[in-house]
Amino acid sequence: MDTTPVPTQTESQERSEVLANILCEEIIRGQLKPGEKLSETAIASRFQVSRGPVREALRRLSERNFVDFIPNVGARVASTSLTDMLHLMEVRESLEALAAKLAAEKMTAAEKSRLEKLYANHLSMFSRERINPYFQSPEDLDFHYTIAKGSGNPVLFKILCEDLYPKLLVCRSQHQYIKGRGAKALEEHKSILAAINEGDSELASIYMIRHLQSARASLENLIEPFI
Amino acid sequence: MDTTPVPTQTESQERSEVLANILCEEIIRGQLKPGEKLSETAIASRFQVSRGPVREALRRLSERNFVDFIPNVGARVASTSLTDMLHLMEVRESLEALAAKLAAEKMTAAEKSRLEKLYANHLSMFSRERINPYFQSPEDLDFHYTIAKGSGNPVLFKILCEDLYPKLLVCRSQHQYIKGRGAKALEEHKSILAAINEGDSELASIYMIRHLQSARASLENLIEPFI
DNA sequence: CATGAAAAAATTGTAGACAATATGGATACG
DNA sequence: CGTATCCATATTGTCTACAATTTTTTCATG
Repeated sequence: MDTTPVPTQTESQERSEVLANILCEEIIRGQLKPGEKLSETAIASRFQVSRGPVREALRRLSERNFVDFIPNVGARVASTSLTDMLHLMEVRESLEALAAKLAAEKMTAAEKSRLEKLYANHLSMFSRERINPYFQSPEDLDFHYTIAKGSGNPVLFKILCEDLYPKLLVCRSQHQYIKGRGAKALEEHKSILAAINEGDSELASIYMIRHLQSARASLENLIEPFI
Repeated sequence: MDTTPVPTQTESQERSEVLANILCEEIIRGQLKPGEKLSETAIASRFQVSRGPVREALRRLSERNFVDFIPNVGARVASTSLTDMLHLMEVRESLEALAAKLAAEKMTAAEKSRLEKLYANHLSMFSRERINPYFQSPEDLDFHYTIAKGSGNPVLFKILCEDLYPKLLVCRSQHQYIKGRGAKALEEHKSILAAINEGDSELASIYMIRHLQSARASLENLIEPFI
């Protein structure tokens, strides 16, 4: 077991929150494998803290469904199946359609230009290095993240950016054979961007749905063979 | 302060979970007022437990956004504005449209008959006692709950039934002047039910959207005057 | 009387110890 | 050889005590 340095106690954050964030990050990165036992004492000694903060962190992660928790037994890294991911994508589709619609209606000029700049960056990145995994890469999520923010609906934003996206990242790290869709996704972003810029909420919503349906379709192709 | 009896330690549930449920319930029922301080020591002595389980319970509730939490200061009952509720309803609309669509496609015969029975019960209840607040009453939520379940998508179910509905109940208890829509809502349920029974996913989705839009509209009328 | 600083009280954060429960292995038995 | 039971071990659940921080009170000063 590696002895990780003591978590930097940033300002007035409590240890349990810092711990939760670190563990969450490690689950997303796949450093903690699905099903892996999260022993309280082990984590406590690893971070040089007592078990109290560790327990609180684990409860938090359990509430967010990053760990499965069984009373008197303990916590394990939640394992997410491809079927789970499909369900996530199904919900995501509906919510992002709403986000795109609202964004087209409500985004300020500043927000729109930020989104445009984002797209331009991705575009140039892609043309430089062709083999860019443009599917739930940080860049791709940035785009969707900005639209979610631009919806002006904090409930929507929270569900998408704090629940679904992280969960999707976990899925991705647990099934590394999910590949990006490259140029095609970039094209789709372009259409969405244009619709939002013109304030065409209906089109923005439709393009977003198509965009995510493509992603879901390639996921379904992945699952079919195993049925 | 009343001295509530010790929480019944049901089977193998840990105290912190029992506590979280009780507190959550009290927030929903409005017994704990928005903004009210949730002192760890006070809660601990009220339930005759130590502060450990109380802290864990509060962390859980904070993760679910039922309490606002400030490090080194403490937890307070989250207060939900009518604007918050509007955002909730906006998201709910999208998700329930999806739920209705999926339910129409996937509900089993047994589930359908259960839904029908539910509706019949509400109908007879309403005809007996006219002044039935049929808006987020337990009966109304039963209907929507069953459809969410019938969608066959656990992610969707969780967001609706464990996040949004409870939050809406909190809103309702914090703004008690939100009235039901009686007979009209019942009619709308009838249309949704029929579409689902016929497996017409498109219609089910549309009827559900209209149903919730009506509810949202009456909410918006409530807010407008205060702008 | 208002204002601000400093001390006192109260509350939260963490650590360590003990109790309750589950896990794993050894042994006895069919 | 497989199965069941019991015990030793390890892990989780909870409590008490103490440290750190915030809030309140007090009191001096302009």
